[in-house]
Amino acid sequence: MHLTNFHDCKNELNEAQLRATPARIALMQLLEKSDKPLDVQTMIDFLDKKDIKTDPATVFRIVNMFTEKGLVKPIQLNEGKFRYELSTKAAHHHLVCERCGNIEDISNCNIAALENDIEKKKHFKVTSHSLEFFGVCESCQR
Amino acid sequence: MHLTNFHDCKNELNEAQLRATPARIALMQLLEKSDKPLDVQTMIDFLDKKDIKTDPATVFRIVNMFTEKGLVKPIQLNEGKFRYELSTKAAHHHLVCERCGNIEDISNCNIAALENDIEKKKHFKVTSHSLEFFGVCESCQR
DNA sequence: TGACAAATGCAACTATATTGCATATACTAT
DNA sequence: ATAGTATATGCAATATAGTTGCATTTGTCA
Repeated sequence: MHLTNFHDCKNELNEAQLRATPARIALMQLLEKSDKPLDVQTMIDFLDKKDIKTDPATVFRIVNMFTEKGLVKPIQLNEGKFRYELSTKAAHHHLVCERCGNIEDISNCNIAALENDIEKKKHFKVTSHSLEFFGVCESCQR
Repeated sequence: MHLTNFHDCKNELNEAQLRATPARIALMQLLEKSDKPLDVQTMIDFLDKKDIKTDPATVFRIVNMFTEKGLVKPIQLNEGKFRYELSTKAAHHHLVCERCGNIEDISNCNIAALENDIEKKKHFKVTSHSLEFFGVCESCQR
């Protein structure tokens, strides 16, 4: 499902029992378009550019609410802050360039076997995993 | 190599071109003993208990210096803060209990194949990866 | 359209982390 | 053993990320 238009985002929010406010709708659209997890500052800048008046406290509350309702997943990439990505996006991982800081999503992970192993051997109920690769991206190698 | 004694830790520090101060030696020992990555507050509490006078700024500087010299690796487990573990420890991953917050190290990971794949397909030079499993630990399931 | 629960804006506050600078200390050479 | 020097520390101020209380505004639904 694509949420890049206004009404899809409103529906998505209503289904999560959240009121469809301008800031929330715009942030859902932004997250849907984005090919990488976004931090709060990026969201604030985006709302400013769209002339949607807002406040950092509100944006922090929005991402927390989105997380609580399962709309997004928080993630930390050793930057000292959280990033958020839509949880509807297919399972994927991240390539984090240690030089330029760029983040790229990659998919087709197959660690289900590893998860099974852990559940059996460790009696730990795995609900999710987070896999990041750190290194140097193609353009930074030149 | 075991660094649980004073002189081993001193050597380890000197080899990294760092002066062996009481706080640094004690923290190396603590990290060596620990079976999970530690946050700065835990380090401060430890130094307090050992009557090693210190200051948060100093401990933050120590872990940054340790990171810079490659003695430790920083890691974030979606807690909003950094943890640190000795980089000499064998490659391993973490089981993070979402209920009690407990963290367990696990080893025997085999994602080298996945890394190779990424290097070939994405032309991304992988230097390290971080793999965490989130879920519910054995005792919290009861 | 009006009532009401939910969301926002603002300000104050907390936690985590960094920085400048004067003082103290570990290391080196003697 | 000691003095000299670069390094590390302590303290205070500051920065950044995130939270909370409360009065006001707004989205939703009857």
